[in-house]
Amino acid sequence: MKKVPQYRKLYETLRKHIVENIYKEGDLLPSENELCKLYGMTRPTVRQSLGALANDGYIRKHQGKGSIVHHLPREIGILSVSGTTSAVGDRNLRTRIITKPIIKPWDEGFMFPLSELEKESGCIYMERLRLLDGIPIFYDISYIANVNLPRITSRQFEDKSLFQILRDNYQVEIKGGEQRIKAIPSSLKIGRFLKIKRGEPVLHLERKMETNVDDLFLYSSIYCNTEKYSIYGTF
Amino acid sequence: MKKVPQYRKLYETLRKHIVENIYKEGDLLPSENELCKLYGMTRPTVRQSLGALANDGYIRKHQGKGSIVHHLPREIGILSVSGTTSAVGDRNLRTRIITKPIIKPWDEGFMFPLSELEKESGCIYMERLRLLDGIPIFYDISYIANVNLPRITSRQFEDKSLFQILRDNYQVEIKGGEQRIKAIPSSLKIGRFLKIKRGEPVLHLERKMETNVDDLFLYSSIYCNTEKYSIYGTF
DNA sequence: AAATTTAACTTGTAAATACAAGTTTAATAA
DNA sequence: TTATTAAACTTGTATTTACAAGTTAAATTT
Repeated sequence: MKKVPQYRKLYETLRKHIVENIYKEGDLLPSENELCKLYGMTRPTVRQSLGALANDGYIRKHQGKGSIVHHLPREIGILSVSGTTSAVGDRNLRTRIITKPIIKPWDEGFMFPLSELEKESGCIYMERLRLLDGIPIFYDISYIANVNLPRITSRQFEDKSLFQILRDNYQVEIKGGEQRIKAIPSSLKIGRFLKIKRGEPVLHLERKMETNVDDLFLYSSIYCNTEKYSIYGTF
Repeated sequence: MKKVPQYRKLYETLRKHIVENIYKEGDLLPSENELCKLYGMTRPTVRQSLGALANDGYIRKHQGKGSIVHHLPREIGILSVSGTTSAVGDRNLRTRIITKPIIKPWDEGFMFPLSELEKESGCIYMERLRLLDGIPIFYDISYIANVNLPRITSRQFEDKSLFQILRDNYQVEIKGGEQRIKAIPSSLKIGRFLKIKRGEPVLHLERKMETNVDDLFLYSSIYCNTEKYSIYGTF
């Protein structure tokens, strides 16, 4: 078992309290010194937790005042890595597999430059469709370099986040990444999946995600129907 | 004059070195202890600088290895607040005013909920077009609550960032914000400004930005032609 | 009563120190 | 030579202490 640092525990605790509406929007969190006493840690440690919460948009800090709970996004929080599912809240998000994970060579002219190691190992490819309240929202094509992920193609991906499987079975954690965003006209194929007409605007995200495993990156190309829902993010 | 903290100075120094390619992509920064000696500060302070740089996507940190310079985005970094202009690098970004700042009441059904104070004071409204190498990329509609910003409507906005004017003349700093992103079909009006056909996909951003001044928010509705350039961001 | 000052909070910055944990390199042993 | 071990790095986590700076509310003065 991996040891979870103290500041991370407090982060998770407070985050849980916020998303479960125990601390409501606009509420003042206990002061840093109070949190120190409550959880038996020192102020720098508490500050590390609060800093992370502020960074992730859960709170806002005000010098001399305190930390105020920020309102929860009602929209789909795909811009942040952590907890796509939880960010959608109590809505019904389901995942449907279009193409089960298969191993194949990388596409010519892949959207991101690849290392030699990645090129040699080939890629694990899968297509998924994610539906919110029955409406198809994301058409998601994932690419992972085929390194150190034994038997991944035989796993069940229904209703489970790819991130979750990588975390639970391979101890892979997403650390950060980069992305490009465009508005493009829907192709026939994409339109079929997202139930929209050809030529209608679709949001296209190209993402490269870094992990705690060196040289292991996740790539995904996401087509998003933003007719009804927006993509939401804080900064 | 406001005092700039030490960690901020080191942040700016290193950031400058990175964007000026003195530290190149993939380079290892001096170790934390070396930076301590070089700049005469302690490790927590140095770490605060590096943490901010990592957070802003300039470096990546690796335990046991060091801090590695991350490649610079070639795309347009509008997703991050700081330095839209600088993020574009050496390209020619120009701003053209479509509607000079005027004071008017808020639109009915404004994209974000407004406080009573904001509603009463009315809003400063302006429209701008931003061109990259002569090609119109952003059509930007800005809204600011009309509080404590004397004579702002008479200022020159050509070739100057709105953020810069607020910072230089009113000591207003952007602290963070939230945004929604959509892909929408271009209207006739937007198409005229962005030189694209009606119905072509456009990226639409609705942003609310928080400042160091309480109750002062900036709002903007940005229409973006992503045909040639993508919007880029790290997370 | 109203304005001002003071005190008691809050978060922000910074130092000095210690040990844990991951990475690399050099020394050692098989 | 090859494999292993140990040492010397690196960043990560955590404590303790101190003062600066912004905010609020109570006490004081006018």
